[in-house]
Amino acid sequence: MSANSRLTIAAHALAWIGLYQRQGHEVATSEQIATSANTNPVVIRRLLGELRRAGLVESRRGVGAGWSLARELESMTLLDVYEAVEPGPLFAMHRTTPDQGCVVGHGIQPAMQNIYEGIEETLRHELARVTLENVLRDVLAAPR
Amino acid sequence: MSANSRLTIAAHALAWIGLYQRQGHEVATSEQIATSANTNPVVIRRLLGELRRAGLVESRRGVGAGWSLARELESMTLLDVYEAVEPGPLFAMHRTTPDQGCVVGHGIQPAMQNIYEGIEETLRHELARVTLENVLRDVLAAPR
DNA sequence: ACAGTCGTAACAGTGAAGGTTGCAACTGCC
DNA sequence: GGCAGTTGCAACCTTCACTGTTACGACTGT
Repeated sequence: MSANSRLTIAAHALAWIGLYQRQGHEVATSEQIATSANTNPVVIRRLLGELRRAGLVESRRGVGAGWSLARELESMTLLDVYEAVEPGPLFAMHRTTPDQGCVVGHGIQPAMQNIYEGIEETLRHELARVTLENVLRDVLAAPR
Repeated sequence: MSANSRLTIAAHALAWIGLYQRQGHEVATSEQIATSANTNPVVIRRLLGELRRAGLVESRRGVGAGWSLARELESMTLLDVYEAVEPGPLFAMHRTTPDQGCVVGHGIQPAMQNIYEGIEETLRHELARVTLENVLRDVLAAPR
């Protein structure tokens, strides 16, 4: 489906910031997070910028600047993150309008739209069951 | 998520063939289906080729050739179609390996992998609840 | 033999994601 | 006031999957 890694990287960043703060630090820099995720700091700043717009993190500028959580990991779910970084629908309709003179061409879009809405609702429900605290716990539970 | 229309077009094609056969025709051509879906016949043949490999449709060549259902619409679910046309996972991991020297970088992939597997299992379950017969019924129920 | 259709390769166009560079803006500290 | 470190963001490139298109060989009923 040409899946992307945005949700994974965003969860990685949040877990990293959360753990870093529990170790007594005030803020984390995009440079540090990028090193952990093995990517470019700008990629992290872009993603965290979207999380900031969603009210999940805050940023400070200037010397000693960086990123901090806007709320506890317990209160954040993967659904919050998903909605912050994945705007579009899971399945797309036809790129061009089907033949409206054909019975199937006419009825297919409302039919599929309805089905897809139910499926995406279930997906959102599943994402909402996982908190970032759950993620961090699982991360720390990984065998070394 | 950069969603594609493959599942939608495949469902469209199957519903079209199913309805056409109920109207007494033996086989449907990619040309006819492409007209209904407002796309190119090669696109339809490519998709139907994948459905054929999955045992959902059959094709005949030569004069009077075309496509027919390999089983009843009642026995086909959107999960069958999804697995035939969408090989990859819903969510991707990091494109490069995270820093294994970092606790988060080390544990994030198994953690997310586990979470994603549960979510995809739920998605598959939802897709399996919808048969192509359901789809065709919804298509025909659309207000004109 | 012919005509109609599938099977498939090859290529172009499009768009999203990710990576990279560059630089202005901001702010704590000296 | 100036410096240093960091974010904010624009601009551009590369890669990749999907889609559309053309072309042509393979197949088969008439």
